[in-house]
Parts: sequence; structure tokens; C-alpha cells
Amino acid sequence: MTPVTLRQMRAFLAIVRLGSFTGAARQLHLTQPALTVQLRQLEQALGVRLLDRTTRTATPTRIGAEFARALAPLLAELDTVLERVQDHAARRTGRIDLATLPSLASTVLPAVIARLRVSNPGLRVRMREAVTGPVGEMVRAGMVDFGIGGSVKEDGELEVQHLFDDPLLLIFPREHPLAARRSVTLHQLLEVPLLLPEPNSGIRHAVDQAFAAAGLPMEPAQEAVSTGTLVGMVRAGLGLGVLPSTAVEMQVIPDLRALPIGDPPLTRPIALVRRAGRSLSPAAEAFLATLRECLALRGDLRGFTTPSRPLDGKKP
Amino acid sequence: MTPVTLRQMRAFLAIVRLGSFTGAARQLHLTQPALTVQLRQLEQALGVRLLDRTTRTATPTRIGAEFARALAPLLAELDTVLERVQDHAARRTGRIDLATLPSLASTVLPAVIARLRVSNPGLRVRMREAVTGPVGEMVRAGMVDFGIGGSVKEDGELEVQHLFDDPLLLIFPREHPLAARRSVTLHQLLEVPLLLPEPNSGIRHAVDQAFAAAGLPMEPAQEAVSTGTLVGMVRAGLGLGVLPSTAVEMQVIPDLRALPIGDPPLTRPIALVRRAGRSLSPAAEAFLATLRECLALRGDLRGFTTPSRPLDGKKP
DNA sequence: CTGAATTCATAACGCGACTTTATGGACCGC
DNA sequence: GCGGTCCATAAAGTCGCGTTATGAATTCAG
Repeated sequence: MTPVTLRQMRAFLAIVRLGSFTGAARQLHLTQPALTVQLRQLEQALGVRLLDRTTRTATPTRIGAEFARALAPLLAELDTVLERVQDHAARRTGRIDLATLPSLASTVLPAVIARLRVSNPGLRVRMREAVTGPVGEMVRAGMVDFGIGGSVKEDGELEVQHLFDDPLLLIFPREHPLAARRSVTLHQLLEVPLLLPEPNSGIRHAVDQAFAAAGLPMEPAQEAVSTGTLVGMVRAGLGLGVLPSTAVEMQVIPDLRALPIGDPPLTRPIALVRRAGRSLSPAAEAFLATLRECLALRGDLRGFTTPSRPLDGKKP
Repeated sequence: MTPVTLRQMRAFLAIVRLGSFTGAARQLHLTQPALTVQLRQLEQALGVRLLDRTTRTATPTRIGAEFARALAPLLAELDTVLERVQDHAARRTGRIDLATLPSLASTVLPAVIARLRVSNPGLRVRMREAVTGPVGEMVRAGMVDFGIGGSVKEDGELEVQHLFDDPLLLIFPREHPLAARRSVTLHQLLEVPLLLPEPNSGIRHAVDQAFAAAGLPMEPAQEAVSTGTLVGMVRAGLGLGVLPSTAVEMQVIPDLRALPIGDPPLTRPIALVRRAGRSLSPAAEAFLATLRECLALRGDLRGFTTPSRPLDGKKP
């Protein structure tokens, strides 16, 4: 007892629609004997005669007609389901859920999304800024397809892939003496009041480590939770701030200047964080592909999103 | 680009349900490599990864999960549709629409239906008594699956198949002199006032032809449209009536007697009438099978339905 | 009424797909 | 660490499916 196949049922519906084996064969790009065999198999599998054939034409049996009526919408729906899946495959449809840092969310990633909308207009992106929990945790919990952030440790569940290095910049009022220089050293930073992000942030981690590696004792004058407040404090004259270039792009306005720190320049790593062993959706793959395109285009991220608003004319 | 098959989708759902290739393989009575290949083909056909396999387990991708959610109810419904068709095939389900004569409808066929209910309890029979139009026309119009009646001419559209001969009986009050005899001849009928059905009925046709064949001039004393009124007229003393045995079984009560007419006995033919080139539903086939069983059991129809109410003790 | 054309059914044959057996690699649990 | 389990891959046999060729039956035209 061979099972009923989709092929057989599609053939059956075609024959019923056209009332003819030969016609259906033409439409299905098959020969007529193939259809004859298909239908015989279907009838054998079901145990019922579905079509009454004369030598001239084929008309459905009562049961055949009922079957066709029930079958047609089912197969149509099945086809739409398959098409929907294939739309995902072709990146014509899909949603990307990602977690990232606020700075990236408002600078780099919008550019990527814009580019994505050109190549894959059907894709929708939902960015979650990692305010509630670290990027890694959101990925681990399955809340997002992947994350883009820094300083996530790879383990059995998470797979981390370096994307680029985000330079850290020193932010200060343009009247400050440093404004004449093209860069600053770590030593120079020891002599000014430093405003740094809070201790458990990726930026702070990178800064602390740089000073530690250089054997220099650093004590921040002030700490800030958000980049916005940090910029505000700089502007208020409380000190000189350290921010990633992405965050700077987001907030700096003409009354402030920014300089790279150290040589080689101090950076924080930005990486792709994904669940180990889990494949990404085609939509997510497309997103990452355009992200990498963007990175390849410029090497790094400075001035990435806002070429029309140059950062102090200081780009190398 | 090979097409998606039911087999592949069933395999996919099984794997998703069990979270395991090996388990699904056991359930489907296949080997695990077969499932691996099936799923790879499905994924290739769709262009999407549906399952993320570790060496330990298989978990659906986001898209795979959506697909499975949409697919499962569809396939379930498809299966019920197929089962419904197979129920028809197995004669577990089905409706028989047939046209027949009032006499048969109330005598022979109920017995057939009763027998059918034993062997195929799921079948339902809808008998239409051919009062509005001749049985043949109802069959020709497709109002019924088949008809059981007499004197229908075979043509390109109708196929007629003899079933049995229904004896015609002479009905008269038990006080009548003929009550002593075991049969009557056509000659004897010429000497009594005859009550016959209307001219275009099958019975009348058989009677007229019998007299014509014998070269005897016959003139009915009265004509009746329904068998009921004919019996009433006999009972009222208007004459002696001629009725088919089936109709007699239906109506005769103790004050009347019935005798076969002529030797060999006068009969009317009862035939199966079906559309030429159209197959019958399994349900209809089952009905006809039990009808033939009933006929084979007794050779003809006399006393068929009411063995508990013997017809005058006159059965051969 | 006869012949051409069309339609469905059948037979034979060749290709391709599917399944099984055998084996390898990765991970889990004891 | 070692056996057991699970998925992936390769090779080989079998079966099914489709095409070509042909037949039988019916329709239509002349």
C-alpha cells in the first residue's frame, strides 16, 4: 500500500480542473501516460475511483468531486505556507531581533539598516538596546537572534566573533589647551580630571585595562551612567570625558572637541554575539552581511553614520 | 530544484515533535540516515535551515518552528480528508441516492436496507419514489446514483441491467369463485371486470403485451393511478385487480386473495438503471451487492419482506 | 458510412531517487 | 576516560516514475 503523494493529488486536481488528462499533462509539463499512472496510483491508494474516464473526457466521480473540493483549498494553503518559508529563505521577508548597545543603536546600526532596506526591503529590524541586561544575557536567553556589543565572554552557550574596534575618544571643551593637539597620551590623562563611564561598562573596562597595562594609577574624577550625562558633565566643565567614537558621533556638537587616546589608539572591541550551535535566520544573515559590507567600506566606524556632520574636521 | 514532498514534511514534523532524528526514525519505521537525507532535501528545496542539529539533539530554527506550527494543522486536516475518502472506499461511510417505484420502495428495498445496515452500518440510503418522473429520467438527470424500476430503455446515456421478474397477481375478494383455484389464465380474465393500472405504467405495459401476444382482446373495466386506489376498488367490488407481487405484499389484507396469472406466470421486469460510463460509489456498490444477495437468497421476490405475514399461504 | 484525429490505457525501458548497511565524528554520562 | 548515543556521510541495491511507442475507442468531417 503505497502512500498518497502530493504529486498525485496535484495531478488529480489538475485533471479535475481541466476535465482532461492530456490537457492537465500539458499544463504540468508531463506526458499523458504519466498522469494516467499517477491517477491510478492515487485511486489505488485511496481505494476509490475518483474519475470516470470515457475515451473522450474525464469527469469526477461524486466522491472525486467531494475530494477535490476539500483538497483544493488545503493544497492552496499549503502552497502559501511553503511560499512564506521560501520568502524567508530568499530574504524577501523576515524580522531581525538583535540586542546592542545604545551607542551603536543610534549610530552605526541605523546606517546598516538603511543599507539593508535598499537590498532587502522586506526585512524588518527590531533593535533592543541592552539597558535591562548585558547583550550577552539577552542572546543567551533567546530574546534576540544575536547581539552586537563588547566584552562578552565566549562559553559553551555563546559564540563571540570580533567585528571591529571602536576607538575611544577624549572629549573636552574646545577652549581646553589640548585642543591644539592631534592626540593625547595616557600620561597626559593622569593630569586632568577624568570623567569615565561606570565601572562595569565595556568602555570603562577597556580604559582601566589600558592604564593597568601601562602601569599607571588612574582615578576618575567622576563617573557617569549614560553617555548623555557624561557629555553634559564635560560641557559643564567638570572634566574631560572618555567615550567611544560611536557615542561621540551621536552626541558631540561644535562646542566640544574629541581626540584619539594613546598610540596605538585606545579602543574597545565590538563583537557579534550569537548562541553557539544555533544557526541564524536568513534575515539575520542578510543583516550581518550588510553590516560587514559597511565595515569593509570604511575599515572602522569613525564618521560612519554622519559624514555630513564632520567630527571637528579631525578625521585622519 | 526538486519539489517538496509530503514525506519530507511528515519527517520534519516527526523530528520536531520528538526533537530527535533517531526517535523520529523509529516512529516512522525508517533508518536514521533516511531521515537525515529527507530533511536535507526539504531544507534544500525551501532554501532554509529548519533544524539546528547538535550531535545530541535537533531543535527547530525560528523559521523551522513557524513552519512546523503552520504545517502541523494543515497536514492533520489533509489526513482527515484522506481518511474520509478512505471511509467511503471501505464502505464505512457514504450515502446512496436511488430512485425506485413506490411498490419496491415499501417492500423489497427496506429489507435490503435492513440487511445493509448490518453489514455496513455507516451507510445511509435516500430513496426517492419515482412519482414526479420516471425512474430513468431521474437517473439521467443525475438526481440519483442509480434507479431500480422497470421498462426503461437502454440508450447512450442509460445502462439497464435486469435484476428480477416481479410476478403480477390477480387480486379479488375471497368470496369470489376464483378463490378455489391456484392460478388463473388470461382467458379467464377476459370474463371478469378487470381493474388495471393506468396505461403508461410498467405493469399495464406488461399486461397489455401479454394479452396482445396471446391474441386476446382485453378491455379493462376500470383504471387506477395508484395501487392503493386499485385495491380499494377491488375491495368495493368494482372488479378484479392486477398488481405486482411487491405491491400486493404492501397492501393485501385478509379479505382479499391473490393468484398468479398465466403459465408461465405473468411478470414485469425489474432492472437496475444507471448512467452509462459512470461508476457507482462504493456505497452504491455495497447496496447493489446486498440487493443481489437478497435476490440470490430467494430466487424471486415473493414474500420477500414479510415472511411473518404470508401471502395467502400460496408460496410455492 | 468511412477515415482522420483526438483521447485515454498499456507495455517496455531507462534514469533517478530513496532506503539500507556500514562507518565516522562529536558529545554526554558514568 | 571510556562506552554509549546521536547525527552525518558514503556506497550500493531496489523501487518507482517518467518517457516513448502503441492500441482501442470515440468524435467529427466529408
